[in-house]
Parts: sequence; structure tokens; C-alpha cells
Amino acid sequence: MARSGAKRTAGPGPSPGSEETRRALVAATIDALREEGFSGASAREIARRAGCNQGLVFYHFGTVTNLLLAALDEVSTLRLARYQGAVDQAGGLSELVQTAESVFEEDLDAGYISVLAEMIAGASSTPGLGVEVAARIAPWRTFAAEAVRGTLADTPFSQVLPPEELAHGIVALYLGLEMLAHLDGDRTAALALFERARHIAGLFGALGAAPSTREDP
Amino acid sequence: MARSGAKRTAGPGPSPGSEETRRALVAATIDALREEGFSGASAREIARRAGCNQGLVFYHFGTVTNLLLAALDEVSTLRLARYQGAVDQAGGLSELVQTAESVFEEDLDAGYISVLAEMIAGASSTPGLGVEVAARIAPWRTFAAEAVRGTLADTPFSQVLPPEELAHGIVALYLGLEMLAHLDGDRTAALALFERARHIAGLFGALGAAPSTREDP
DNA sequence: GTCTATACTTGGATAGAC
DNA sequence: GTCTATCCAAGTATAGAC
Repeated sequence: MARSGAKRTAGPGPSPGSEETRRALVAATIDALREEGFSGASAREIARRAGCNQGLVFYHFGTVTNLLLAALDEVSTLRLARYQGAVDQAGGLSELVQTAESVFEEDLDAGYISVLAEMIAGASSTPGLGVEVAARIAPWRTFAAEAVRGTLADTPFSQVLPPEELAHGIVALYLGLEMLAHLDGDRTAALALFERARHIAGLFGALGAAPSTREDP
Repeated sequence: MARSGAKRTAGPGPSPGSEETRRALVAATIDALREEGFSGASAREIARRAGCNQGLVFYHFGTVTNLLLAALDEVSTLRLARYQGAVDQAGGLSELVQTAESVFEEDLDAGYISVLAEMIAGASSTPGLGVEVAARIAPWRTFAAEAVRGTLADTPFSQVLPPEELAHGIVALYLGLEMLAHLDGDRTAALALFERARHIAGLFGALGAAPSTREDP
């Protein structure tokens, strides 16, 4: 709550306290979106969670919507880095699916995809928010396309299903599975699908010309 | 129906109000959820669209949440009947996919899945709403499972992927594709996926033991 | 039984005190 | 740079008029 003084009153750039408050607000917004949903993520609720005054939302971000977008940016950056690291470690297709499964559970536990889902759904209620959210989802699709391309490049798969198209479906499926799992608090149906996908991936990997461990230059 | 009045008492003026008002409110709620989202679907906004007083929401439905659920019931009933009819007409697997594509566009144009998506997302902000929404989605999953079972029963597919599990994935994918298409107003990515799926379904139908009538334009 | 008018609460946003 | 006080719009819900 009360920020200890110790601020450089004169000098260019933001004071250290400012950045701290901003971070607290963004973190609180992520929590609020996850636990109270879009309509529950009000300036007052966010400020309460951040332990600061409600007016600071408007001082630092201008509008609640801007703060919500900052939270989405934070989540997007955080998760894309995580996804990239996970994909870099995965060797073959079935291993990639297995990685996706554990990342899926991370997202579900931490509620990261809930933030995304709430923002997508909430975009209907705020003019202009839709394009902003869409712009922040685009990198996810690009990432998925690259991951798919890297894994399916030398398989017959990419002939019948272009990576970009498949990537769109993967993002949509991932989003839908998260929403349903979050809704009824039951992730078994989603996990069962990941297991099936991993199994099928193993089958195709066996009959295709794709050895599990290969290195791309 | 929740309340069947049967109030046709002989009188000078049969009060036309009640049932008519209820219908108008439900229809207005569907529109409001579609165009303004969960947080924009307030009693005032709904009543404005229905052309009646705001207090009628509470007189007829008790709470706004109850009205939202009534709207979800309406959409669920309407669409499941449509889906069932469409599936009954479809012959083979690729034809089923083609049917799904046209139904998908109907849903997108009319915003029916938006209603579902808004309710799922909005469930986070209202205690107890989650289980109610989940209960209304369960029939969709059951329907999808039956449709898949009827189509894949005599194919090797059902060996490697049980209909119930696949059905969950289909519902999730359908939901996710609708949300993304609605968000950026671009359905081409989703439609491309349907076309690919139809093509792949045709390939499997050809090598499997499912002759059906295939017509590839 | 149906609807309107009104009470009360919460939320977004700003002006000015520290 | 941060916090308090405050305004106004919008929300839920009910009391009471017809």
C-alpha cells in the first residue's frame, strides 16, 4: 500500500516507485481477470488487489482498458517465451505433443489462458478493444505456425495441411480446451485428448520418414 | 417451459403482456450478449432492446443472471435441433464436415456461439454461474459424441480415438474457432480448416470401408 | 398480475491536496 | 509522484402504482 518515500524528486525518467506501482497493478490485473473475469476486473477491484489507490490506475494507464491490455501484453510475452523454450527442447512430433500437454496444465493452473479468454470475450463490450486483442494474439498464431513448420517440414503432413492453417486450429483448440476445462474444473477430457494425440503422433512418426531425433541447422 | 400461464380466462382483455414480454426479453438478451458481451448485457441494456421497462427483468426472471441463463437455454435448444437435423441429412464423413462448415457460418452470422462464449467467460465473475453454464453445454458434447459415433462406427477411427474424447475436442475447437473468427471479423482461416478437414475426410473415406457418395468440386 | 418509479450501490474518471 | 475527495453515469433490485 503506502509506498516508502525515497524518490528522486528531480531528474529525468520515471521514479523507482512509479515502476513498482505499475508492476503491482499489472500483476493485480492478471489476478483479477483470472478470478473475477472481465466484468469483475474494475479499477477498484484491481487497486484493492494491488494495495494501492484506485486513482493510480488512471494516473498510470489512463483507462482501465489500457491496463487490461498491459496485462495481456505481460501474459503474452511471458507465455510465448515459455512456449518457445519448450518447443526448442522437444525433438519429434510426439515429444512436441507431450510438451504441449505439460504447458497446457501450467496455463490452466496459473490461469494465463483465462486472461486471454476473458479479454477476447470482453472485447465485445468495449469499442476498439477487439483489434487490440487480435493484434496481441497474432504472435501466438505465428509461433504455432513456426513450431508446426519445424516439426512437420519433412513429413507428408505439410502437403495436405499447411502449417499456417493447422496453427490456427491449434490455437483455437487450445483456447477452447482451456475454457471448457476452466468452466467445469475438470481437465481430464483435455488431457485424454493430448494423450491420444501423442499416441497418434507416434504412429505417424513411425510410418513416416521422420526419425524422432533430428537437428535443424 | 418454466411457466405456462394458461390464463385464458374469459375477460374483456386477455392480458397479452406476460409471455410476450418474456419472449421479448429473452430475444433481447441474446442480441445484447452477442453485440455488447457479458458485461454489456445489463438489465437496462436488455430492457432497452426489448422495448420495455428495466424492472420487468427482475419481475419475470428474478435476477439478470437467470435471464442470461434463459437466453442460453433458448440458444442451446435452437441450435441443437438445427445440428441434429443437419447431421441426420449428412451421409458420409466428408459430407458431415461440409454440413458442419455451413452450420458454423450460420452460428457465426447469427452470433449463437458468441452467446455461449460470453456466458462461459462471464461465469468467472458470478459465483455459481459456472456449473449452470456447464450443465447447458453438456448436451452439446453428448450430441457431438453421438454424431461422431454414428459416422465413425464402421471405420478404424473409433479404435484409436473414442467418440466421447473426440467430441470434447470438436466442441472445444468449434468454440475456439468461433471466438477467433468473431474477434478479428475474419472467418477465412476457419473455413480453410473446414475445407482441409473435408478433403482429409474424403481421403480416409476412400481408403476405408466407407463408400458413401463422394463429390469433390 | 403487470408494470413504473425510485432507492441504493458500484464503477470510471478527474481535480486538487499532500 | 501519489493519495483523497468527489462527480456523474450505470448497475441491481424493490416498493408501490395501475
